[in-house]
Amino acid sequence: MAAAARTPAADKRRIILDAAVVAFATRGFHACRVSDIAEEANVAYGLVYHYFRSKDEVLDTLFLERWDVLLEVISEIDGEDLPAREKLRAIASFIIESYRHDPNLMKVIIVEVTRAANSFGRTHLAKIREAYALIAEIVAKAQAAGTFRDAVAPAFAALAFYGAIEQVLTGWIFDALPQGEAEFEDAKSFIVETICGGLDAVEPFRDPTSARTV
Amino acid sequence: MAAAARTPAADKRRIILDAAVVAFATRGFHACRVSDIAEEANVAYGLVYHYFRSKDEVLDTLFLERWDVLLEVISEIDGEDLPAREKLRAIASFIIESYRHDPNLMKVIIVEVTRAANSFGRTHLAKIREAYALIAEIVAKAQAAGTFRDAVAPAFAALAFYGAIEQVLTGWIFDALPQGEAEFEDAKSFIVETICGGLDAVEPFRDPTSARTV
DNA sequence: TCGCCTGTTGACTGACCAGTCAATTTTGCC
DNA sequence: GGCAAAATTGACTGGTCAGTCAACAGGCGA
Repeated sequence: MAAAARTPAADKRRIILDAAVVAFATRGFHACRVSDIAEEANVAYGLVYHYFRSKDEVLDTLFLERWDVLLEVISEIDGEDLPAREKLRAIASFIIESYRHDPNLMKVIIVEVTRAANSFGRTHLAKIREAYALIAEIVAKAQAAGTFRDAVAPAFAALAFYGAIEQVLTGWIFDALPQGEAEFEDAKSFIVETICGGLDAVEPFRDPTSARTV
Repeated sequence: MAAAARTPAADKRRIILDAAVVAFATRGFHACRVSDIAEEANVAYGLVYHYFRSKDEVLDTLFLERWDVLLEVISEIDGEDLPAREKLRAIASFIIESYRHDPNLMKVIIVEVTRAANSFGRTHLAKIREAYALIAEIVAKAQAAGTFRDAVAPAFAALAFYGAIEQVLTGWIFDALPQGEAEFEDAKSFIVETICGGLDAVEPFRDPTSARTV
């Protein structure tokens, strides 16, 4: 608290945001009271309202901050000269690394926004869809180039890809799936391997990097 | 209301449950008041508490009723003598048909339970995982039989498969994806095609039923 | 030193709503 | 018809919290 007390004013906003991540992740947005955020931040109740118009705005800010980074990263990856499979791997990798780096933040974003169709998901629908669209674009280009077959509409492929990632993250969030360095790396490979390679056994050559043979 | 008033007593519980589906789907569980349920059911406020101990219990009931059916169906499908790909297709098909038949109920189950890691998702985690386990089992058996390659751990494959379905449903729930007879059928194919066939272009033969050629 | 502005505090208010309960009606049975 | 049990009603209570606001702190320029 001494630390928080002598922090320069400009940083208080950040402190509150970081505290909110912890508070939202721990209790969930609805169950979390504004006083929990203030307490976690070692700050008076009213100060939250000095920096944010409402409790909602705190969550909005957290989401937008991070989601904009994601959109930028996806765009960058798309701009690079890589095979589509590698682009998808880079995206999966970035999202999983985000979780590894700050599980609470990703938990909040996924649980309270991305997967909350009624409340915040609805509000941020457009932003969320931008990510799908970027991924779909990658798929579409790969199909046009012949690297991906076009049996699947790009929009669906994007949904399947992103859905797989989110489901794995949710597994970790739920503690339904073991997590650790090894599991994070495995997940990246498995997701890309499933979506790109598919589960079907097809005899001929397969990229030997990722495929273990029976 | 005349209709509701003269309904045999035993059905009131059902009427309340059905009303709750509408109310929860429309406003979301948290924003929905018990009085909304009662109003939707044309029933007095207190009657909801005659049949259910709490607002939570109403949602629990809705979820368990339906999820048990899902688990049973998956088990049945697994018991049939079908190629793994067809089993997965049947599962995807069942879930999508469930949505087609009662979008509100599926919306509530997915949005308020399945995807709500903090609140109800946590409560029903075990039940939800049963479904993943059954799907993983199908994958594992197919891998053992050689129909699926074993580059992907069954648990991850199950997550990816279920995640893809849920993401598509969420797309419909969010109105982020067009829905209609054709789209429902397409979705079934696309999901199975993505997860089983993969996106990669691999030259040789592909099941001509589902693959359109460039 | 004074006054001002930004930052900070936390008690308080007003609204909201889940759950209770005593009263009333309906049903089923003799 | 009469009576007990079950179903049904809706006004009311208690607790919870988001958001407000009046007061206070302290840095800084004049």
